[in-house]
Amino acid sequence: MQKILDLISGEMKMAFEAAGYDSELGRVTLSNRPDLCEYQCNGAMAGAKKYHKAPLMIAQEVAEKLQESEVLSEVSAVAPGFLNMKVKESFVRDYLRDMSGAEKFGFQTPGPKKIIIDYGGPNVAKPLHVGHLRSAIIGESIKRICRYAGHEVIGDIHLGDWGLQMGLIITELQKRQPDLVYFDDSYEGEYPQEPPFTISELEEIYPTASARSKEDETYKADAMEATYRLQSGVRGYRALWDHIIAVSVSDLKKNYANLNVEFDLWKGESDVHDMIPGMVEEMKKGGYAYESDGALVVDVKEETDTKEVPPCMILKSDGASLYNTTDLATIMDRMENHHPDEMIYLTDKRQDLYFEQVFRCARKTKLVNDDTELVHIGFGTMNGKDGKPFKTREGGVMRLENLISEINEEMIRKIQENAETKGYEVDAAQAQETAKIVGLAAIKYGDLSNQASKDYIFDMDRFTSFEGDTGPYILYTIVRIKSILAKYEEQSGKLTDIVIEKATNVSEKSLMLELAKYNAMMETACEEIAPHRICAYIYDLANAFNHFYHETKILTEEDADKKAGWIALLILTRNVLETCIDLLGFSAPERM
RNA sequence: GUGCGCUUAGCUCAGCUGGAUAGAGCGUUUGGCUACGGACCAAAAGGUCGGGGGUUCGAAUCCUCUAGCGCACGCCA
Repeated sequence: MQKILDLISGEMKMAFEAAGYDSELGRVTLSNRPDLCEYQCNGAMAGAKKYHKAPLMIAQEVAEKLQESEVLSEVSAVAPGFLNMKVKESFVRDYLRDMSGAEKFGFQTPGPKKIIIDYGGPNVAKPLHVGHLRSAIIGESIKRICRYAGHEVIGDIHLGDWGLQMGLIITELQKRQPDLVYFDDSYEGEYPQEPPFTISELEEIYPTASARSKEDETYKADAMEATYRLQSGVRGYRALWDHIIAVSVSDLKKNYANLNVEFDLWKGESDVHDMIPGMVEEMKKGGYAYESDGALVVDVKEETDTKEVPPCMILKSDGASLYNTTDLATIMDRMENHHPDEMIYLTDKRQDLYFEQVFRCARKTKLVNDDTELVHIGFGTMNGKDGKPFKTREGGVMRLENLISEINEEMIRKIQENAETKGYEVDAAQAQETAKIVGLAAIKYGDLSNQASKDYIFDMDRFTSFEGDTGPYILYTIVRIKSILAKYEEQSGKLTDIVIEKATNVSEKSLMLELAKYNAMMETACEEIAPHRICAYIYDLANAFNHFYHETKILTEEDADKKAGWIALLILTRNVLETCIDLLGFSAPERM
């Protein structure tokens, strides 16, 4: 379906041409003076110079050509040369009828491309903390948006499962339980199925080991030795590592499921370990990699650079691989196994330069095709109310689980409070379930409604509020619509075979025009990979609906066709809202 | 030092790619409850868009200089 702005622009362009002017001047935009008109065109002013004519005269000539339009009503030329217009009710009605019947409400998908999106990025054996929240939330939404846009999308969690951290855990484990068979090099039998630790033990072991390694040189040396032994494939170490991964991954899956986040691939750094020597060899042979200060690097600076871009390091001076190495090998792996057209990485924006280096290196060394798109989306920091990185009251790093349960408690409190003031009973289990859904919406909407690249302030009170620009407000609107639809059905009305009618008042038309913006908004959101565009839209749409609702008694309307038309409008509104929140990664309850 | 980003109402943020009177939410003030769900709605007050200069009919938006803050700049990830 064409965008409504394009249809209106089409009318305007014809008029410009009919009046003897360049049709390109006829581009129509939304009005920024809603008190005067619904749409405007500023082409007359832009064309004044070219045609040596007063802009107002041009505007008047064009306006005259539009008096018989099927689309526009009230076209007027206003000083200094604005063309103001409204659209006909019948035009909007037809547009929304088409929209209701069209797949994806008439949004024309730009796809398909094959895209791999790399987000989440947790480390095994470490609990998720608030730092992982944005990557998960934004990444999940972007994945869904790209999929909606018709692309084939693979989400990869890209686990941190290989470096020194693994050696640290193994070392600490050996100190605590030296008698485990895994540490007996002469052992040749099967290793136990059961892991020798639980997830909570694991989560405690790592920080302990990490702290000790910073104080104790020999401890650190042990950990490095353990890392080396693991990476060279010592049986017992590998078996232990398998346990660590298994225990950790099952816990991660649970946690991400709570966030409504799902990955298609659970690949990690370890998966590409065996590819590294070959890749490095190729880079040397190709003449790209050379030795500098003992390390192996690839130059990635370009003529056009305005800044210094340091070389991309492939191997450390001790010959060990580093993050760059595994990232490059991962790119190679993905190209070989999935042949993506595009790879999108979601990390903290502080890694901007780093990814610039890696991408250039991948391109230069031909790991990717010339037309393979490599995109880094860097997001800002989640800060506390003091504007500094989010911490617990004690000043530590807040675990994701704790953050979520705090939100949930707040939600349960609000639900119960509301029930009390309204004087009805809430089922405790029901309240729990609802709180979980609404709480997740609060967190996600609070995050996604900001531009991803900016830092933002996590304000529990604000995000969990049911008023204003919040997730709960959006859900409330959806629930309200559902409630009305359910009542209509009870009154024996059917929700099928009804169609949208012409608007009969201003708030109804506003709602309709807001709905009509859908495909243009979605196009922008997809192009810019910008979930916050969707948030802004559904907030406007929810407001438009609530205005309409406030002025219109729907269920008591006596004119059955009129009532059915409104119901059809509500159905479309609900469908659009629910589609949008699904792209944001949350859902609405039946009641709240 | 070099580069990148940010700066819009008391607070938190938008601003549709250069248009009319810069918009929301929260907070403040005021009005509306026999509730199709008031977790709502309506209205008011509140801004020299960090500052200077430029481009043009027209700038929060483009260019330039500048201030403040944040971040990044080969053996961390």
